[in-house]
Amino acid sequence: MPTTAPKPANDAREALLDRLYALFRTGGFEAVSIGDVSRETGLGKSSLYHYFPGGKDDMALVVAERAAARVRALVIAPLGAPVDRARRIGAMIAAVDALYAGGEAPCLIAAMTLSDAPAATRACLAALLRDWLAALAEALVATDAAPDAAEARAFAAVSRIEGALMIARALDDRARFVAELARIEADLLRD
Amino acid sequence: MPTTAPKPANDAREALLDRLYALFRTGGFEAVSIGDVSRETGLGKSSLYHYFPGGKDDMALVVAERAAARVRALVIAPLGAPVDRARRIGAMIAAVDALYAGGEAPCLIAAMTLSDAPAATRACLAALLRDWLAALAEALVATDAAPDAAEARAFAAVSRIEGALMIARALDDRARFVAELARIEADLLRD
DNA sequence: GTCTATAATAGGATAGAC
DNA sequence: GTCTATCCTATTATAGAC
Repeated sequence: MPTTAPKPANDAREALLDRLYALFRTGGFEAVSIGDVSRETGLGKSSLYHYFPGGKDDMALVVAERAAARVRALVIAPLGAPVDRARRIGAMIAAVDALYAGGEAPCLIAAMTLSDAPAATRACLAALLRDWLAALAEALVATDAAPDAAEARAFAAVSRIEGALMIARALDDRARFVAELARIEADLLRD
Repeated sequence: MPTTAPKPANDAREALLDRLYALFRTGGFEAVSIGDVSRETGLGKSSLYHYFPGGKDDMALVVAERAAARVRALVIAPLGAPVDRARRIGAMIAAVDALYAGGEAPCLIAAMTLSDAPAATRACLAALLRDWLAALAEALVATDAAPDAAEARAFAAVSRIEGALMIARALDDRARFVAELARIEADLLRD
């Protein structure tokens, strides 16, 4: 049961977490070694165990929790704002574009789902995904979309985002991700 | 430059490749160890190097080539058949459903793209993905879809397939993949 | 809080017997 | 064609000095 870590949640730890996030999202769980983290951060292996007593499992969980908090704030929260649909969807799409760096950066959820990450990490990211789908469906309903189709439309939109990111990265063609984002936005505004 | 392997491409090798395919598609490249393969197949490590002189890189490439051939035969080829759109798209969707075992089995392309697979393997799978996108777009045009929108529709459909598979697996909910497949099929037939 | 040193195990790959 | 034995490196994790 990996718990979050020692008391002083200071700046050094925050910087460390940014590096860890970058490593895990590109490599997934298994591919990231403590040695990689040590090299990447300049910290000795033992120092890493000071920040993360639970070792690699602990690192993955903390990274997932941090990423989830960020996505909730930047991608999901705007969907509930008391504005029109164009603004809600526009904010989500812009946040997604930034989150994935225009198709450059992989999705942590996808990376962790594939490589066999610890159950706690996977559960954290699954909950995030569920919240995103629910928030998008609710936003559609709240802005006068057909309620019976909202859930399916939300699922299709998030699927397209995730799939387009994977395909753009497989083809090494970021432009196709950005273009698909624009079409997804247009489709979500239709009706 | 890992080349394909020794001359006698017999049954034992074929069975071995099936196991390898299962391992790589679920774990990606890095997560699969020679020891895993040895355990999974019952063969000693040295025996594996008899079949794959190039080691792990060789295994990944041969698996990718085999998977690509299968996808070309089952998913892509039917898109060029001289029948109506419903039949072409229906055949593709059915093949995709079978290929991913109704949302149970991960996508080799996604797995290999994430974990850093050797360049040759990635190139092989990228070419496959390009062919799939092109064949679907062509099928739409050949069955009287608007030519200027065909490429975008094809990209959206394949993105949805890949994204839905990832999401269904992340949520541990295969039914959502199957349901999304049906909606993708319906959308491709509209017009 | 960071380091060196070290344990114990698992990794990819090869040599050579049978 | 499969095996045992082996090599070397990398891995996760810990102990303990500073």
